Amino acid sequence: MPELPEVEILARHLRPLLRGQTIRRVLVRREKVLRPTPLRRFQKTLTGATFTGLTRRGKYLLFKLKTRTAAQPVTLLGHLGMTGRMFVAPRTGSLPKHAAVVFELGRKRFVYEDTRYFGRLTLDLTASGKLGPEPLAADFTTESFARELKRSRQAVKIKLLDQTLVAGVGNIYASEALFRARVSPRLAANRLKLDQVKRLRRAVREVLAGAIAGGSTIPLNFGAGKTDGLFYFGSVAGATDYYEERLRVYDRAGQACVRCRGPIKRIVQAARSTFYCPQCQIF
DNA sequence: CACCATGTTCCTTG
DNA sequence: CCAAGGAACATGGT
Repeated sequence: MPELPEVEILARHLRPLLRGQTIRRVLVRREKVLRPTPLRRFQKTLTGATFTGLTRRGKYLLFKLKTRTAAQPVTLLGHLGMTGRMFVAPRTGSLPKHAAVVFELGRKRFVYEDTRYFGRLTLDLTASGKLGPEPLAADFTTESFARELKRSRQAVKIKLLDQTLVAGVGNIYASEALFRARVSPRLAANRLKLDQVKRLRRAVREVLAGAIAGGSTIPLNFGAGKTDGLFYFGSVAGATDYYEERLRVYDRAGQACVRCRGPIKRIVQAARSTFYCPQCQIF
């Protein structure tokens, strides 16, 4: 699932399903995803609590709950890691193999499953406090972005993955944004010209907003365990050719660039794949 | 068997 | 303090 657009779509999907639902029982099948919250505190705090709201910050989900006992509302922090999913389903039926946490609601249940268990569901909010600006919000300005980029000699692709610089960009959309901005992923962050910074900021926003808009039109089918590759590898409904494919460079090594027809290249930066067009993206 | 994978954090070395 | 590289976490797909 998980970069900002997928998390945003998930938040919109879950929000109306969870609002007003009370947790009857908390089943934890993989204690490590709660870290660092102790199992007992997690269960004690959330049993009997009612979901009142759900927001997103970067790639994090923030569930607001009103507990039965205490006055203050509680925030539950979720992160999907690489392979996490969340869905609401009838309480009957079998759980997925890697269901990590299950909240029993009335006749439904809310399931967090995660094949690799890199994600988290926790009462510790520390991680979300270290995030940079929301890329789609007003405080992600050219000025602040340029100022932060100036502070580093690291390759700009690596900086885009730094969640304290801007929150929510992951490995796929980092390559996509750099391609649309025509900026080389290898360029040192502090060497970007102002117009490159402007194009990159705009590209980040467009790529993320476009993915939210495109993904939102495709019906979600969580729980069945099959359809979430659609965000990355599916075609746009009604697309007539590859120009309308959602991803223009990611996972397209060797394929023709949609702008210049030259081959897309794959390189490795900070142990992650980067895809780009060496012709179009100026070093 | 090999290598790859949408993420984050920790560790070491310089 | 920072940068860079590597490994760890854990499982599955090709």
